[in-house]
Amino acid sequence: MKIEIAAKQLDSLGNPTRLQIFRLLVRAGQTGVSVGTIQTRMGLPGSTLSHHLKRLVETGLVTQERVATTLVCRAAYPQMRALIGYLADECCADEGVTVADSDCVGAAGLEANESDG
Amino acid sequence: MKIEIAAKQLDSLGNPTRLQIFRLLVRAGQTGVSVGTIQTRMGLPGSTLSHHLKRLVETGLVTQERVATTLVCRAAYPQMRALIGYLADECCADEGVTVADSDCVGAAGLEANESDG
DNA sequence: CGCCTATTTCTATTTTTATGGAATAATGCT
DNA sequence: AGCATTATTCCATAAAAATAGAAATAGGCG
Repeated sequence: MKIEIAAKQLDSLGNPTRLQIFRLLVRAGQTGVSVGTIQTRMGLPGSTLSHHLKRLVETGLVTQERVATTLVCRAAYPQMRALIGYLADECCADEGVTVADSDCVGAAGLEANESDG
Repeated sequence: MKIEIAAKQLDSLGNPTRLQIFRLLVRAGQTGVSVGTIQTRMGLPGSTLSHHLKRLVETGLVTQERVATTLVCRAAYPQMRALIGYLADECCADEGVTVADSDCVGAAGLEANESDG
């Protein structure tokens, strides 16, 4: 994972509203949540929500699928895991203490290991 | 972890320069890196670097220790692990699971009875 | 104390972000 | 076609972030 990509994804999650949206989607699972439902749940104006969703979609952390007139949003788990893996890799790289058992994070034993410049 | 805190920490990492600084510190391990060294390595003006470091310190992801005239910066591993743990928890909450048991789904109504604000 | 090095704060400028009302699409129903 | 519903884009504005030169501060040394 390139550091630029990671930074953009972190940035897209680094806003309370967007992080809340993302959490909502994660909790909803594969079913997903429509834009309108997110709007109701979060009490946001449509335009504001649309901007935030656009950002999350652009960074690849959320996907959208049209179902009739509604747009169903879903958390992009693989991308999210890659991001977490990248962070975990950064985090556990050199700490100096025992890191071998990789208890740094439960679900982070992924292969997000790559040169990023 | 409160979602506001997580968002602030993610935001502080969600900038290419700061993410690079953080990675540098992680790779340096317990030894840490002085502000001046970071400045040389990254080729940033002092004032710019200082602002970025301030942000990382404020969100708790970096610590600083005075050693004579120099300030040694270190990645705050426990905080970082907490953040990664939070993300992993969000991410892996419902993914592959059958959502049948989950009442937190989808186009229907959700209750807002969560514990993190 | 005066000086040197290291780092921050002051100040200013430019860019980006967040927000939301109003207008505009996209889709389906009758 | 006409209309309702859903969501986006247009536009404008306020707030925050990124950047950096210059001045100021912190700490140690002769």
